[in-house]
Amino acid sequence: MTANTDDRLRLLIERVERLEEEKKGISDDILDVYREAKAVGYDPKMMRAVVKLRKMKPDDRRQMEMELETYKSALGLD
Amino acid sequence: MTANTDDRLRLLIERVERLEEEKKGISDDILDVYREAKAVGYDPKMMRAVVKLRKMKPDDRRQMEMELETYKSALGLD
Amino acid sequence: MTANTDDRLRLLIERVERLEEEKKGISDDILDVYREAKAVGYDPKMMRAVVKLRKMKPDDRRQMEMELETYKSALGLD
Amino acid sequence: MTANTDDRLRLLIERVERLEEEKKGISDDILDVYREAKAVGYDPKMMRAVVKLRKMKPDDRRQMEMELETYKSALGLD
DNA sequence: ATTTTAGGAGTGCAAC
DNA sequence: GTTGCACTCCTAAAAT
Repeated sequence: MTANTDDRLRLLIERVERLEEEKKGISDDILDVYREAKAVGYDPKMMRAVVKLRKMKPDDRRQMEMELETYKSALGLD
Repeated sequence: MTANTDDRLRLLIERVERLEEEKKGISDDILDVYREAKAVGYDPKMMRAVVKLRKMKPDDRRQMEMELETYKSALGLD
Repeated sequence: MTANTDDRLRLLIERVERLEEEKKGISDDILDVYREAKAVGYDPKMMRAVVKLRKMKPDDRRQMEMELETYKSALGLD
Repeated sequence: MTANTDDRLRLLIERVERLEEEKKGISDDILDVYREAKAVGYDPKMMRAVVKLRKMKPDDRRQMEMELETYKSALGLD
């Protein structure tokens, strides 16, 4: 590798590193919100579950929930 | 490292490798079951979900489900 | 779902559950080997690293290692 | 749950969602850098490897690398 | 008790 | 299109 390509590589690596730092900061912020929520009595696990559900399109979500109920019934999980 | 410790290490490594092969075989078997289930019309994703639910103690499961309903209602996810 | 399909589903689920138990047993065995290795002075993390390397085809491994060296040099990681 | 606690919960959830969007944006940016690097001939896998190495303290990294060499030699991985 | 680390599952993307 | 790969998340273990 020439010095030129070395520099190009280094620049790319450094961009990745900067972005990863930012990302880490935001991940920490998210953890903080969950910690804060827990401190006032909410259950982070349930919160994560509803965050996931809210990401879905309502119709898809309902469809999925209905199907799950079918499977649960078939196995006596009521 | 002496030849002796080399051998001891090698034996440990080989035990791990054998066990990992066995484990891989079983993982493949599980995938086969899901494939087979899918072929006759079941949805592997739903199956995984109920497998998870069945792992829980019934009381815990019901408790969890009730709590989730509470959170969903609070957020209008009905 | 009819009772028939319910039974078919149940059988598939139970096969998965049995296989998962076996798999869990083997995973535990693997952990035991690492624990035992650690007790006689080996570092499980290094062991995992070499297990990973031994999984590769020797030529691929050497190729990969050489390429990694190139990248490390380009970034002054020597 | 009262309407008040509902609102408090909703606000927490919405903060999480906003942060997750930001995080997703940054993750995408990182992927873009790797894509760009690949387009000019670099191997993203190697890049990820060096990013990981650069995260370590130099002394720790060298110590780890030396130890790994010891394990490799003990197992004939040269 | 808290923080880090590894293993596993699920998701989405890319290559073929 | 489909198979594999990689990234994320989460649970559980480990160490401090």
